[in-house]
Amino acid sequence: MTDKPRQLRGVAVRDHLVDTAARLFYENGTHAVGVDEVVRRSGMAKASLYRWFPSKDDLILAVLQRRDDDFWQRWDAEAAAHPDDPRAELDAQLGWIEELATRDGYRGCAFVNTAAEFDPGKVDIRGRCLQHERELGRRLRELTQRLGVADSALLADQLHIAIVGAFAVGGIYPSDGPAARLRQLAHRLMAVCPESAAHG
Amino acid sequence: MTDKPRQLRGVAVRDHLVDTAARLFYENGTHAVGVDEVVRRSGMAKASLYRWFPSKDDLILAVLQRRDDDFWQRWDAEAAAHPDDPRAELDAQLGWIEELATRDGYRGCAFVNTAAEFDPGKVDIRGRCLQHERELGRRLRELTQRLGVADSALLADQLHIAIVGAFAVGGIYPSDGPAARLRQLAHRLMAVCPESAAHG
DNA sequence: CATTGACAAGACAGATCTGTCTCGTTTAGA
DNA sequence: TCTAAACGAGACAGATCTGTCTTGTCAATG
Repeated sequence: MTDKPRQLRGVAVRDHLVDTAARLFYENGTHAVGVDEVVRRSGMAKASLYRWFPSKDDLILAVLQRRDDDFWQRWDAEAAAHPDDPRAELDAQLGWIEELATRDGYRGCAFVNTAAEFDPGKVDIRGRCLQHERELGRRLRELTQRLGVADSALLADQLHIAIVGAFAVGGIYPSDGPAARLRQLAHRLMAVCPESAAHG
Repeated sequence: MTDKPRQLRGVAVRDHLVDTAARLFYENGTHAVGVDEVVRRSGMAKASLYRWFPSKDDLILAVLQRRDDDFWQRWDAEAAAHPDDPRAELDAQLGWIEELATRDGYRGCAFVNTAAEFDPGKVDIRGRCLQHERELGRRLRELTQRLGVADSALLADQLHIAIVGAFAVGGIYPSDGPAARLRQLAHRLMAVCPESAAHG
């Protein structure tokens, strides 16, 4: 998929480098993959990598940005499919998340994994991971508010824990594992969370 | 705490190296810490490290073993404090787990973090992390069975997701964050989980 | 067509990593 | 007390890492 194409120019080189690095970093760990391997596997030149990224850290940040974009693009697609039914949207969001977390070869949330590889002094990289997490919290709060439940902020936090937990256990267990219970978990949470407003 | 003592002999050297490595690996990431830094911070000699551990991977495995022992020692202590009250025991377990996950400087589950740093080819290290996770699942199933709920295996899986999720979000958020909702999450799960057997 | 800038390929430097080895010194036990 | 093993300190080798630089080629544009 991200193998060497004919001859790339301009920002296509950058995109291809980010694609290759994203896969390698995710599968092997950020520190375990050197820039030489990114260069070799992408078929690009080392000078091209350093033309687009001043340092490896900048490449890592670009990879996180790419993963962020992909994640929320998928999220927005599900949201658009259920414009006026927050309960159906939440179910759909949890559906693809559970499917992702239980997929073979899944290795956990890239942001949690990347944050774990860097000490707190790396504020740019760890801050970028925290930003993704805060955005997930923000979207969950917005969604639970639209659900009309009484304590939407509490439910949002609990769903947050559940989603990140499914990612984490899905990244460790080979294929089976508790991550397949994510949707059932959310349903149970909502079952004891009566709606405070009228329900159509 | 793990600073240089006077002069250690025998297995005390090994223990001190594991202590130092556990802290450094956890705070900075396994790959970000070289054996030279473990040697320097521990005050031990490099030859001593390689006398007790054939390679850095063996040191990593010993660190995981140490963390496993500490974790289940704490678990067993709480279990012993509530010998005949599984509901109180579960509450106590979730209590110290939530306190740990929301503690300042917490950086997530060491097993999840370590597994993320190694590709699937490292079966010994990743397998050791999976072993900890399976043991958590086993203990949760045993505990929910004693609770007497109808679908104890399902509840155990859901608690598993919640605990690992609290660890993961606690490792990313600075201090506030959704991890403080772990116990409330579990209480909600159990509220819709009526006991199937008689209840004293 | 000619020019210019981006590209692939890879040598190179300096730092850092893992792992081995040497060399005194210290400690435990005969 | 004497000896042998374990220890701290650190040099050393070979591999690997990040980042720079050179060289020749190719593609887009005037």
